[in-house]
Parts: sequence; C-alpha cells; structure tokens
Amino acid sequence: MTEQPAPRAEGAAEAPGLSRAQRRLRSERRILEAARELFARQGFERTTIRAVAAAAGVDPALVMQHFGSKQGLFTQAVRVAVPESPAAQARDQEQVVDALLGSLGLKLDGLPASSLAMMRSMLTHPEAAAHAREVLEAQISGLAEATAGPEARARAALLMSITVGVAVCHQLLALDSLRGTPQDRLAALLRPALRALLDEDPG
Amino acid sequence: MTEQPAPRAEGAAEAPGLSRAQRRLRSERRILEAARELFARQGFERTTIRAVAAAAGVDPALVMQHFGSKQGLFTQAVRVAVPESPAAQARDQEQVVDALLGSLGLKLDGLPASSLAMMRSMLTHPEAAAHAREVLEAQISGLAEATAGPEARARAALLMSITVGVAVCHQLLALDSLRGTPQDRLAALLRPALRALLDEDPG
DNA sequence: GTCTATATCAGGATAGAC
DNA sequence: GTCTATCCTGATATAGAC
Repeated sequence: MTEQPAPRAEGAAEAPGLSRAQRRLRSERRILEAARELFARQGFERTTIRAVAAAAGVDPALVMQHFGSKQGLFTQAVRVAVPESPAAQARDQEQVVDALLGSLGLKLDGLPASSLAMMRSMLTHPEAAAHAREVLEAQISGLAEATAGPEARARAALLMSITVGVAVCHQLLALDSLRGTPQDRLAALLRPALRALLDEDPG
Repeated sequence: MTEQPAPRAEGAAEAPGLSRAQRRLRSERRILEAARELFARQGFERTTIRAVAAAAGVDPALVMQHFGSKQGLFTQAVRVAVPESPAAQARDQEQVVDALLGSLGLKLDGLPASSLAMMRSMLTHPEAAAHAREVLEAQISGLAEATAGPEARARAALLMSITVGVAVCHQLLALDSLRGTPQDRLAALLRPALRALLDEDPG
C-alpha cells in the first residue's frame, strides 16, 4: 500500500497506486461485467473473446489468462447464487402468487445480466441449457411443495413455464405488445391466471 | 421418361430414371429436411453446412449451389405458411381457449421441424428473432380482436407468452417435470389459467 | 447437376517478451 | 500482470472439372 509502484506495465497507467492483486481483481471484474453484457445481448456463439476484451478495455490474451477458455469465461459469467424458489417460504397460495409475480417483476425490469446471459443461450448452448434446466427444476420442486392438490409438480412446472415465457417474450424477444404495457398492469392481468393454476381443480 | 439415361454423374446411381429437374427437386427436399432437423436441434450457429450435407447424403457444395449461403438455407428452412392466429375464427372466449390449447397441443407434440428451427434460434439469431416477433405479433393481433374487455392486446400478448413459455420449456428445454405429464393433463391444468386471462377483470 | 479442390477468413488458443 | 505476435482449427464460400 505504501510503496511507490513503478509503472512497469502499460496498463498500469490507468490505475496508479493499486497493488497487482487489486489490479487483477479489477480486471477480472471488468471482464466479467463486459462478458455478461455481451453474452446477454448476443448469446454464447456470437460473442467473441476479442469483443469482450475490447468492451472491457483489456487485451484479449488477458481474458484467456484469467478464465482459461471462452467456456470458462461463460461459466463464470453466468454463475450466480442459485435463485431460491419463488415460493421459498410462502404460507398460503396467495403468497405463492405474490412470490411468482415478484420474481417476474424482477425479470421484467431488473433481471441481472448473468441471468439474462444464461437465458439468452439456454436454447442453443448445451451447458447453458443444462444450467437452465437445473435452476428451473429446483424452482419447480420448491413450488410444488407449496402447491396443494393433485398434480402439484405439473402445476408448478406450468407456473415456471409461464414465467419463462413472459420473461423470454418481454426481455429477450422484446415484443412490442408486452413492452407497451407497464409491468404492474401485466402483473395484475397475470395474477388471476396464476391463481387459477394453483387452485385445486377437478381436471 | 422413356429414354435411357446415361449414368453421367455419380449421384445419379441412386436415382435412376429421374430427370435432372426431378433429381434437383429431390435433392433440395432432402437438404431442406435435414437442415430443418439440425437447425431445430442445434440452432443456427452450431449447425454446419457440412453436417447438413452429410445428413442429406449430398455434397456440401451442392447445398451452396441450391441455397446460396447458410443464411439462405436457414431462411428457406424456417419459411412456412405463417400460422394463422390461434383464434382465427373463434366466436366466443371458450373457443379461443380451445384454439390456444389446440395450437399448444400441436406444439407439445407435432410441431413441425421448421417451427422448432425458428424457435430454437430466436434468442440468438437476429433474423430468427425478427421472424419470431413478426409471427407472434400477428397472432397477438388476431387474438386481441377475439378478446373482449380492456387491455385486450396486453392480455393477448400474455396468452401468447404463456404458449411460448410452455413450448420452450417442453419442446426445447425438455423439462422433465413437463415431459412427465401427458399433454392432455397439461392442457386441462392450463385451461383455467387461459380462461382467467380472457375474463374481463377489474385490474 | 454433382463433386474435388481450394481460397479465405474468423476466432480460439498459445508462447514468450517485457 | 499485461501485451505482441502467431499458430491452428473449422467453416463458409468459390472455381472449375466431369
């Protein structure tokens, strides 16, 4: 901290007074941030290491140095705390609906780039697909426990499917018909539908 | 037809007695079929001309000859009769629900490879995304006309989003929790939810 | 009409200087 | 720790023989 670092590397020019470890961390963060954004926008295949490096303002080789491979970068970029089931500690069905709408509310606006990156590639990248399946099945399990009545798992799966569909159409496809409606209205319209799926119903 | 064709080209060995035009059409069909299947399974980027040619039993150069480029091949492969809105001529809301479930019933089982190919790439391939948006917005418009009450378009958009979500989770992600349930059960469970979205409801 | 051969290029990955 | 230079693979696309 107190020693005067000699400007060895060119890149150091922008970050005076930082230790190597600090600079390394800073680089990693910037790379990850740029990667998440590009992966989220273009998906895995169309995103190049070079583009990520450019966006992060670092050298392409540095990206490899830190993450080993493009796949490694992707894995790190989409790894997040596995989102708890939307109905983690819901006590009645109305709370389950609230939880679902809440998680969707998130998805309609402030969904983190890492999640978007995962979703963007989940249909075309095998590892992203596996990740998505894992997360979704976990959420379905949690939801099924909070769902009374017969065929709880199927209902839960359909509830998550609805969530996925709305998120995909709104966030990834950016359908005008969805974008043109404020999310609280969407939530209000969706609520009875979710409720109906949770209701016990003689199929 | 009556003339004895001399075996000029090697490929002709498999198809004796066919005119050039006929053989050309046959090749195109086989290529398109193989392309649809591969695009549907792997998406645009991971599908190679070589793989399509191999699957179709023809030479890679032939694919280029017929379709000009990989993009051209994709465009042809996903071009289908634009599916009419699920609620084309529904007279009451229950028929709209039926139409939706019907189109979803299709999606759960017999969705054509061309549609799957389009869906598989709609999140990562710009042209597929544009195509998907176009089709979906058209279906939303049709649906909105058949939907009474306020915010008809938003409701219609949500209905289509649900359809997309279920199709994606079932067909493309192959979620076990959905796969484990027969589609008529899924339809039965989904029905009240769709109904709820169509009901006029004081938001 | 179909195939062989190849031009051309993009992008991931590596080696090594500093 | 960061950058330069480069290798190498895989894939699209083309030219031309048959």
